[in-house]
Amino acid sequence: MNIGDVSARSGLPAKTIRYYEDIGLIKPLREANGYRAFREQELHKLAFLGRARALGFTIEDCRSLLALYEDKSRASADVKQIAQAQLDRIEAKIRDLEAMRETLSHLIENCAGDHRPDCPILEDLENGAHLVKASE
Amino acid sequence: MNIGDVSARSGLPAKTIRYYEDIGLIKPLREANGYRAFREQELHKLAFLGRARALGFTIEDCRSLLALYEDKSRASADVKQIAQAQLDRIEAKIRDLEAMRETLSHLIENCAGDHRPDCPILEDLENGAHLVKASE
DNA sequence: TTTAGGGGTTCCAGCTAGTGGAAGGTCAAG
DNA sequence: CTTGACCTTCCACTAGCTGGAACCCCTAAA
Repeated sequence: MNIGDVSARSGLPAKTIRYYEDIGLIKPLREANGYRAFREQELHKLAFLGRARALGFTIEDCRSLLALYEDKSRASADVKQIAQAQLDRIEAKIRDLEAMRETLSHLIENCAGDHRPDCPILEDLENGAHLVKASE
Repeated sequence: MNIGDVSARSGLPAKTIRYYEDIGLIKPLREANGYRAFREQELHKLAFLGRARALGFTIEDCRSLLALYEDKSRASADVKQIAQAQLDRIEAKIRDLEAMRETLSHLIENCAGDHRPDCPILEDLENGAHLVKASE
């Protein structure tokens, strides 16, 4: 299998696949002409990676997960721990974004959005500016 | 005011302040010894930037917002449009993260997390791998 | 006077996770 | 033989900083 086939079948761009080889996530063989020769094994791993990345795991998480995936005697607790850490990060991020959403949507609601210069959005940003600490 | 004072009063790291000067967001004067000489004006702008960045605006958004902030004849509609675009981005991101959270939390719930190798999390990632398209 | 410390300065490199593009080799079809 | 679709490597770039090296400046204490 050439990289184009693997790309089509895994859904990952060829560039990304080359990059994953670069950083050692996969190790495809080479044909005599220098082309990468992928086995089902690598295709499998790439799809695994695509799914894990879609769930927001970092590349380093993926490296660990892939190692556990290959290790048939792994403990599920190891996997669960990585997944739980990722879930925690996701939940923290959601909370951050929700706070931003609240602030922004209130500001937007209160902005006339017309030709006049009065704007509660800028006023709020400026308020940030007024929170500047006094020099002591 | 030296950079250390401005950093303390705005809450932004000195490195970040230098970076903001680098990319043209602020233009502090210079003292004879080469030190940056900040006026209240720049302190104000930096706090404005800190607030805007905390709300997730990109640097380029900040550049536009700062220009509008300085332009006393601006139309609030211009500001509102930038803020609305940002709100849309935030909401899209929240939706993405919530989908990830759902998937991950179900997987984690169903994983024993013990010494045994059976793990629904890896199975799901592997399922991604089974979604690989057949070569036609 | 020297020295120590705590400022400040510039510049270069690196982080994440790729993406874009140039320059060139390979292969099958017409 | 040429065209066009592949493939290769390598370098540069993205956002928004952050870390570190090497060096300058200023004050105060020994």
